[in-house]
Amino acid sequence: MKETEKAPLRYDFAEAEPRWQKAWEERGCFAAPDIPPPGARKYYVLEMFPYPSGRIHMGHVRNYTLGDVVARYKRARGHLVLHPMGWDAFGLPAENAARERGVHPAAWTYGNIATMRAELKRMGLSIDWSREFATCDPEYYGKQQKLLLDFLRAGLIERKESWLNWDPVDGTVLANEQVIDGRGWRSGAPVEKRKLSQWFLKITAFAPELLSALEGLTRWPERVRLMQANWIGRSEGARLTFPLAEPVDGITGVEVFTTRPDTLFGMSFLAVAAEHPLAAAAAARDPKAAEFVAECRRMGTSEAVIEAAEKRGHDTGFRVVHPFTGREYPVWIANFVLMEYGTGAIFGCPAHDQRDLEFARKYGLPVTPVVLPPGADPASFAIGDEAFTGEGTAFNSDFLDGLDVAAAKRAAIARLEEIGAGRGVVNWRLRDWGISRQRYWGCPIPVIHCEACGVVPVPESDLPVLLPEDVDFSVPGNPLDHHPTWKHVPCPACGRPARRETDTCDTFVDSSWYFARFCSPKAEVPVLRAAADAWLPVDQYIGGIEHAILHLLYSRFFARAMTATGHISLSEPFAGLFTQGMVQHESYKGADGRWLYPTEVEKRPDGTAVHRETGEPVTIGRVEAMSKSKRNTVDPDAIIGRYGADTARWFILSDNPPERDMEWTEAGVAGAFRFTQRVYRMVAGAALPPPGTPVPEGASRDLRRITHRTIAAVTEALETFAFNVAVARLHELANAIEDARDADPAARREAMEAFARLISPMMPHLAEELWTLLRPGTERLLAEEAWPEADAALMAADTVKLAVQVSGKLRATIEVPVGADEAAIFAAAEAEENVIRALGGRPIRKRIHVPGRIVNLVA
RNA sequence: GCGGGCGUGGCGGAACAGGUAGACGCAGCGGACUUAAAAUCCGCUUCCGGUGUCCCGGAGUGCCGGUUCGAUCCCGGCCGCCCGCACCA
Repeated sequence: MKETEKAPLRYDFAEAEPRWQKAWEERGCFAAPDIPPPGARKYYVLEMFPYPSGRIHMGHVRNYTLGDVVARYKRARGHLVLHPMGWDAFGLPAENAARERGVHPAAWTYGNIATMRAELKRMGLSIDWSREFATCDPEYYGKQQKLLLDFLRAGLIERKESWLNWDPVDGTVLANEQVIDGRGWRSGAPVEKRKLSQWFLKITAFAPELLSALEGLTRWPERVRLMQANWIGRSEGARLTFPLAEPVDGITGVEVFTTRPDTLFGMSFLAVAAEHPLAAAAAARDPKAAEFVAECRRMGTSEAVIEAAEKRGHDTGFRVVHPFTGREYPVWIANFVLMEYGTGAIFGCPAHDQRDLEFARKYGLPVTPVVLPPGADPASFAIGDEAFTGEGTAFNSDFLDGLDVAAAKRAAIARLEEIGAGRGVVNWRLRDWGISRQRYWGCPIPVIHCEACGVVPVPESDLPVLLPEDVDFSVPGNPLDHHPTWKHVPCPACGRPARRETDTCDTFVDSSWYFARFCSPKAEVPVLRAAADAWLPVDQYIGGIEHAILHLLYSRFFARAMTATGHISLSEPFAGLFTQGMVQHESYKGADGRWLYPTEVEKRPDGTAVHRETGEPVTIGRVEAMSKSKRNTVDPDAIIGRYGADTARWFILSDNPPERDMEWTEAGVAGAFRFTQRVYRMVAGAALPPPGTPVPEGASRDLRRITHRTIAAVTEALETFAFNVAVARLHELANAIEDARDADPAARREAMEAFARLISPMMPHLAEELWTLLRPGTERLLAEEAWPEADAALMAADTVKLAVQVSGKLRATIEVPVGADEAAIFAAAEAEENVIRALGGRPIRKRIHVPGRIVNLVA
């Protein structure tokens, strides 16, 4: 290009983005006080804080972009916005790094945080960084220990012996929910069952409330509420005891939970879990029983999936007595009975439970129907391959005969209670939350074990219980446990030598109350009450669907437990929840079958791909969630370096609705980048009158209409998380401004100023840059400006286009003045050549007019 | 198995409250500019058909049917996909 020609106007994002980030910081644009001033309209936006794994990934970029759009938008709407960031910094990877590379977990973690903080800052997020903390900061976990002591005092923590999932690779206990398909959720190793003494948070104490309060969470996705309801799993039924015909090892009876007490007369066996005491008793006597129990334990749940259909059991030879009939039934050990659910024992009624039926058929146990389907003949009704689980009438059931299922349940429970054999109960699937981890890099549980005094809480004046820094990772097991001195302390009660608890907390504990700590992150107490009362609940929480159950349920529990212990007054921590989809990418395989990074692959115009260096053909695989193993990842930092943060943000928002999975494509980013350059040229190249120049009355109505309609549409879209729609509307506005080169300059200024304001939540740096072009020398940053208001009068049109249908089929469109009377509209419609042709001389039987939309002439 | 969701061009998707289906973008095609390319700009782009300059007709939102003047939207029945829970007694 020759020098004399107009130089291309180029937006230098690499220069501009850091400059604006600095300007926001210097002006303190995003700082929020612990205690909002009176009359402030608060809005608390929170994204799930990251685990400091080393580098940020595209999932983070998406998550924090979504939150930042909300935060910036709400701020422009006049809210006082709290938008903090922190680090979910305890956890196993730090210890793995210590073992593998000899770097201390703290050094590894804080090093990663420094890297990731810098990466996040490059995104231009409107975060109040003065509130930042990491859960591994002693200032944070010390406050958490205070909470745990209060919970202990309030009876919300207890120590229990129980069967637990043991991860042999991680050498730690897992919560049931951390076991996925019988494998540890982190290690992937098959989980074993062990009996250990552990600390539990009594989440079950809040089960009824955690369930019922879901109804009020109207700004949560329905499916998350449903998943939580299923997880809590309320079911009504009866607990009853079957006396053993002969006591075994002092056990005189077996307690059973059932939701179908109405089918008690259809019993044909009793079955217990492999971990049940009666199974142990059987195993002690009978090697074959022992073998079966061992097999069940080995099997865990993972093998169960493989052998899903296979119901297996072992007859113990023990017999129980039916409380109603006095008849005796065999006691089996069965692989499908769970020790963790109900009482670990069931009575089997094969006629009306599919699993029991399969079991009975396999072992030749009797099948007696006791519920008669409507219209069936009691004399001939029999069970085939399918158990009957529907509504019906009790029969073969003595005093229950003739009752429907619900009435029979009530009657059976009443009789059980009358004879003292059982009672009606509500059973919950939810179990208490085991928080003990035999790990170093976690929050120490602040108690001391004394031989004389038992469990003694650490005095609050001794908090925080700090992790020792000199730890040895060369031996397996818990470094805290084999630290030479750390655990040896005098008992706070009696002063004699005692032992510190060496278990640390599940990291889900850390993330269960960080939302509250953010309100007053420097406070000497866990939460400054006034700050929490003012800021909580979180108005909009944003994160991945993978936390739909655990993290959110635990946080809901913490809100209640902290309320019960006086720290806050809150039931629900998150008033609004948005769950984003994953970021996906095509995967690539080289000629040798190895996965290739997108940066190693060159796409050809014909849709094929080759290796960038070797030129060898590349197989294009499925589009799937970015993962290191498939190497289908894109490094956010590289993208930001190449295109800028605004481009990355804009593409992420434009691709599709944020709740769905999105596909990251090189072409998509490039398109977003072109748009940033285009709008910069548009504004920079425009000849505009001075700011504040009024638009002459009646001038450039079309452009002004689009401007104001876009303001309304983008506002609506941002309110409803329809960010992709907001992007589309802004494309349209940009197109309209470019097309309207000859429009009134003041109207063009109005349009461009609206444009800059409307893109500011999504592309904040570019928006600031446009703003200085539009308002040279302005004192105020766009980040400090208010959201534009749509003028309804300017949105309105003089004429309206109507679709004209003949018998429901589109035949023409007519343009009529707004408010034209119906007769004139019908006349215009019927005068259309195409309409006349379509009518073909037939008389019009019916005329329909929907103002502003359609005319339908029915022939 | 139970529960929930989804299905619209080559692709991502849009469509107020039952009212012109396919906005906007990506990709593609054609053209302008250029020695050439990149960049940029202009145009076309659901499918089929008709002597497609302006145009007209038909089909069309997974499939079949229904309600309605009119259905992507409501109802019934299928098919497919996705997610959650899964021996839950």
